[in-house]
Amino acid sequence: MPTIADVAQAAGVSISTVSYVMSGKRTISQETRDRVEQAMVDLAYSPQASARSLASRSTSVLGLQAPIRAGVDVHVVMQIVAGALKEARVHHHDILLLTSDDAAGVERAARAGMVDGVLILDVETSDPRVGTLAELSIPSVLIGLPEGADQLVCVDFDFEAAGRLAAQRLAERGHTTVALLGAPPQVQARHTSYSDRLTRGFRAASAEVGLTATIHSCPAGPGATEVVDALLTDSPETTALFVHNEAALPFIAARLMGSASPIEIIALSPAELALPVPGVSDVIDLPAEELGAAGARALLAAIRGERQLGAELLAPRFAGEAG
Amino acid sequence: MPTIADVAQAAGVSISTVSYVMSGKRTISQETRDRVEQAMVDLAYSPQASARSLASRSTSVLGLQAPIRAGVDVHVVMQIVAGALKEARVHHHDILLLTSDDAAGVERAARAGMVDGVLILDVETSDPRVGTLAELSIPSVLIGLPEGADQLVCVDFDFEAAGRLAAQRLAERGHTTVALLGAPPQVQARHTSYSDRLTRGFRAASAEVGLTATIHSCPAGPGATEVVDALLTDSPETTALFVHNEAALPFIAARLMGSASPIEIIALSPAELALPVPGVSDVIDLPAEELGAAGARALLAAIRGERQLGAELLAPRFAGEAG
DNA sequence: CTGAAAGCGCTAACAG
DNA sequence: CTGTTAGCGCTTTCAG
Repeated sequence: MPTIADVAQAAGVSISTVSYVMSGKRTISQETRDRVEQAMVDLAYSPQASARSLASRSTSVLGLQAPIRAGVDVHVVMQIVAGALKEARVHHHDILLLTSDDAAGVERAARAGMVDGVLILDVETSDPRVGTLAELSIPSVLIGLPEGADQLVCVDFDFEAAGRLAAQRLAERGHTTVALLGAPPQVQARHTSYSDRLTRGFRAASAEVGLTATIHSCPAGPGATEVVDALLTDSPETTALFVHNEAALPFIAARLMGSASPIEIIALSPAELALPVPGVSDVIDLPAEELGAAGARALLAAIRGERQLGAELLAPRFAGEAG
Repeated sequence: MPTIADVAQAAGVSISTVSYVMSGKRTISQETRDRVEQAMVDLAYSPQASARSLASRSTSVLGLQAPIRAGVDVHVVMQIVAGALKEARVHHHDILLLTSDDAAGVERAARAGMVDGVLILDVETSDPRVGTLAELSIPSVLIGLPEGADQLVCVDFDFEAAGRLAAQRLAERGHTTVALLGAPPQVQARHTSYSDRLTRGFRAASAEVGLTATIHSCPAGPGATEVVDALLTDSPETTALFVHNEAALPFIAARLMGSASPIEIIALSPAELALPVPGVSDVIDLPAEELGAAGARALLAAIRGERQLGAELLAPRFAGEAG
């Protein structure tokens, strides 16, 4: 493997000139630049990450702590990771994978200087990691909205606004009694905060627009149909459902297809998951990939020292409609 | 951040002694060792990855090229990644994420010396990456079984044996006419090789045990029911299904619940996905997490120079039965 | 059993 | 506009 010294020699310049050609941190005559670049190509040179990192005291690596395990929202996690990775690569950064299972992992990676910052997924309302993160010598960004969010950099989807948006849409459509079918009980129990925020927005806006709204949690899979049946029995005047549970949505929709009274369904879900489901009239997109990208952008900004503490919320919008 | 020099000074020894205490590469008196370890704890020392890597010419990082995108098998990919990550951590290694979308990514990471080896997922039968990998200066392991597998290190599930196992089980159960419901057409078109191998094993063993077997590909989701309907019309003598499509399985099972003639279903799927589906009598587990772990183990062995080229296949077994 | 010291390949002053 | 050089923090000979 050629080193920077080989390139310098081949181009007939000093080592520092080669370095400055790469970094662009000082002006180089076009002629010299050409010779150096030609030499780099000829030798198939690529700078060594560890040497660069040792000298510059910065890796070009972001840590990503994600819940890599079986679970309801694998799909969403994947998309967030995909978005973060793509955005990181655009800015010439790589991603080191850290799991939520390995609580000390983030600190370990930070202390070893393996990463310039960390992006944390799967944040809970009152998250024990929050304290540790503030102690870290490197910046961190959370995807989620825990308590104490103003002391951290957080990025999340605006679930509360999404709840409001859904209620408004249902009111516009002329409904008067509606129901929110939310996450499975286990998820709610984990207090990831988003179902609380969604419910709050939906409740508040329903009250404002004169909608009678009931709230239900709903298991994934076939079990969802039982919840629907119970709901239609208990409040038969319900004419519309707002479903925030992509794993239950197909079953709910299928159950209502055969129903005598027409019931409208709108959903909050990654658009490509909910749009194909027959019987769903409107979808508020959960922009998971964009969320990952926004998280990575915020982290990169924080690393550059250009990011203030506080939360940034992505505005909801209906799939297929202008934002 | 304290350096190795700080530790040496605090312990009253030389830098090299501290280094050797960490690496264990030469014998150190218990007394000295204790003093050094105490100093490390007192100073909360952690060695810096980039310096270590520059001097030792090895990172403790594995590259993982995974298809991080929306798709049918997100769940399986997640599990493989989880298994690889867990195994890597056990051996004090980290994982740098690389996407399949970024074809040059593996080479880039290798040339920059960011990783000691790469684990490649989502391998296709005739994979263009295979050539590039052989040129790499670092070892690589594929999870999958492409052409030319004997020139590489490959780890995969033994789909052919799984096909045979399924046919044998169905014959034991007294069936005479059976059907294989496989992956969606798009997946088959991608030639990831596993559906071919599964089919080959199923066909061969069926012939051996005198089973009449038909093969069908099957879309994920509700569309699967149509395939089942067509199948039951075309070959009404079919009494058992072997399903290799976890996304279609619940729909197939649901469709057959109401069927007049009892049809047995066995499945090839991650066990925890298929076992809860009512009406499925036996499940050949697709040990995705174990596959990821085996891949990581093989890669670590290759890095140590202890791994021969060639394929390693994980034997199939029924969930809940001894292997 | 332990120390001294020469790099590893790069960045970024400092010096022209 | 370009060159010289002192580190960055560690591993690993070479010398006791």
